[in-house]
Amino acid sequence: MISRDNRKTRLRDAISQKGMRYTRQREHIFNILLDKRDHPTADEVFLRARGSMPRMSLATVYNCLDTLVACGLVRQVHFERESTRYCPNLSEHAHFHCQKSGRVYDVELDTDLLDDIQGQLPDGFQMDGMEILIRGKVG
Amino acid sequence: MISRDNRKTRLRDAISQKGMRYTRQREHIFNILLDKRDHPTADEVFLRARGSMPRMSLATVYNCLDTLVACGLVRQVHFERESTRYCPNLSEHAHFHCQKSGRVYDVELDTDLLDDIQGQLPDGFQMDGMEILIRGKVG
DNA sequence: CTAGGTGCAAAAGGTTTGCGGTTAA
DNA sequence: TTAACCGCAAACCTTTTGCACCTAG
Repeated sequence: MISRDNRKTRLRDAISQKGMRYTRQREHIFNILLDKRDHPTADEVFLRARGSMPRMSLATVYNCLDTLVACGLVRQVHFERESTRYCPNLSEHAHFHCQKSGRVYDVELDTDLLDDIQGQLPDGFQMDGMEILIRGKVG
Repeated sequence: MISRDNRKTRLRDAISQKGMRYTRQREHIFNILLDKRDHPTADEVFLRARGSMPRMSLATVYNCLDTLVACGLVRQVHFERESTRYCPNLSEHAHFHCQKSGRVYDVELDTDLLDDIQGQLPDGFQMDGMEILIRGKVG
């Protein structure tokens, strides 16, 4: 677990690099994502956020999440017919969605494998990012 | 291009195997997906469908698409913050989303590579399906 | 004949927008 | 000080639902 101070520095750096402002709300939401890495939806983040910041609005949650994504601190993950989930794990990994429990697991993959995928793209296809979603069951 | 008759047989077999009914609407939507493999959204399918079946409703489009997915004839594809797209190409492949043109390309990948991913899952993780989404630019 | 499917309209669910008030820099 | 940001409510867009009618088997 990274210390609060390290998080703060990381957030402050990333945000100021984009010419944006450091706000309590953005810090709060960043901490929520780091405290419990369970890929919450915006609405779940909203519920948790209101625990200690009762006046925060859902629109602010969306805005802050967008900011964190724009700053490269958080990724969006999408599963079929479900709302967007957010993930603060920036290392290259796949997401495994258990269809029994609904839980989402990070799965580390060989970096070779990820390079392979990039290598198999046709000429002229420039890759900026990738998302590997696996559906299945755990247990 | 597969003939209309072959399509019809394929659809009829897949649907009856699930104990469901063959309807004009389902056939029409299946043909729309096969005629132009551009990963349309439900709304785009709706607009095309109304060209020759003006009374078809959007709810029916969603229902038919769900049926085709349930019968394993079509896959759902999701991109970040966009509506669901549908793809009738069932061979294992990745989807490349060009952020300049908005177009979606099918990219064939080595089957070894896909097996590798399955092999790298932790013990107890049973994979039912996978979706590889690549964001980038073409050209 | 009749369960399953369709069409329509209304509702739900997730996300975005507009705007007056607030705050970080 | 002031542009960026927040909170609130309303709007928006995609998808689902309820129900009366229709139709494939």
